[in-house]
Amino acid sequence: MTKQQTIATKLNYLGKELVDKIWNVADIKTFAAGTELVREGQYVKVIPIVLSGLVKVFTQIEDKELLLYYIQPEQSCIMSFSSCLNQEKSKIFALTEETTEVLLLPAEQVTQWVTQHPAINKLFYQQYDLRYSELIDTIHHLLYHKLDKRLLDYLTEKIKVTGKNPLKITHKEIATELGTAREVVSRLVKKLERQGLLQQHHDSIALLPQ
Amino acid sequence: MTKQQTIATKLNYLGKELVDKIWNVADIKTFAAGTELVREGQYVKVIPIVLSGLVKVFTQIEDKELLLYYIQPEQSCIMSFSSCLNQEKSKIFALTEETTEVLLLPAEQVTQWVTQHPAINKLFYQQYDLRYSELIDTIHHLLYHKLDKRLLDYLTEKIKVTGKNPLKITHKEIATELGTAREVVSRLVKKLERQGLLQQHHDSIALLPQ
DNA sequence: CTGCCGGGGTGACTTTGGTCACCGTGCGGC
DNA sequence: GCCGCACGGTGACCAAAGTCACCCCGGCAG
Repeated sequence: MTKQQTIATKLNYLGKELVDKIWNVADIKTFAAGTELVREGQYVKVIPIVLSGLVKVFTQIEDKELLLYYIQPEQSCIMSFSSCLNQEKSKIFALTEETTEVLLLPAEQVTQWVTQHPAINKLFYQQYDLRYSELIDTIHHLLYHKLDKRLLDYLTEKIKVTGKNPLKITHKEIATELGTAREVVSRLVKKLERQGLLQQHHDSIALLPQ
Repeated sequence: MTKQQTIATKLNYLGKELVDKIWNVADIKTFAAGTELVREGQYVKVIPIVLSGLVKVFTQIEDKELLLYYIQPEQSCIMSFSSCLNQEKSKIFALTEETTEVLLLPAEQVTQWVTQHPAINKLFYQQYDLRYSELIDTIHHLLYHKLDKRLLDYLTEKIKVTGKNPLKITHKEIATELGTAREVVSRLVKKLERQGLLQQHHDSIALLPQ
């Protein structure tokens, strides 16, 4: 199967006619890990659909940031979508975590498709719903969990999403994504290690089963 | 102008044909203040559009709750929408704050309209976008502001939304909506009063200009 | 070999906010 | 008039987490 065919299969539910139109105007681009795709305040003019790789979405005010969610393959960044339709500025940052391949749909086209090909709405509604849920989840974490629980959940999620179990990451990076300080992470990682929930190596952390 | 005409005017942008269909199947209901409209975990089968009054949306786990946002006239509760389309359970609670008049659209109808009358998508996209933004805002508040600032912002917002300046409210109620304890609110309200930002009366709080 | 630097560990201290206990006040019901 | 009750005020205390200062270790550039 060619790469195009693989992608076409994934988008099949949109209908052949629309998939054809997509091929006519869409771009496929590959971004290196660590590329900033969207920054807060920016107007966006393309709607990306992630084909492979991983994108993280976060907020940042001054030095403090917070991971909001990941965009995984076959998902889209709805902030871009609302940016386009309502001419809104982005409220979030998006950064590739790994080498990421993205299908880029030009905004004006998509706003037309919304009326001509109602099937595409399904994709967007699902995405909005997904992100809405994830934001509610994030709020629950902030509100109901102490940092040790949040840290553990963060690692679990990150391992799930990247598929790497001894996870290469520094305490500083964890601290940033959780919106806290390095020392705090060091202390808590130690604590979780003593509790037998994870294991630290020179430059990585492994979550232990159970 | 009759009430129906007033409502029709507000929905005008959906197109005459769709507005007619809406009249055929929609219900208008009035709920007393303090009525629970949606609870977490529930499947929802109607999509409400608030015509007058005010609905508050919040999360709750055990005793701790947090106000997420208000649904004001002409707005909808998108949780209901996603509940319908994707057969999802509600993740939030909704409660009328004042006597509230609501236009109720049956879910199955609306799922059809999404394809037959693409104009309706505009409404839903706007609503999703609005709520997404408000959740991001809520996260920012939790993450970047201390309680005194959050309290002040909460009061400002509540006064704006209800239009009542000496606002009738107890410390207990404020505490609940901010997810904190009564004593903490008492302390902070006192502090803000000493700072000349607000004034307490027997059973209400007035925000002072500036 | 030396010196620097990034990563991690740690103790001491502070701030914020949650909890507890207890009190005063005003009001409605009886 | 008296009781109970909801509301608000307050002091004492505690826990979580942020901050500061400083240390150790390992790798690597010179």
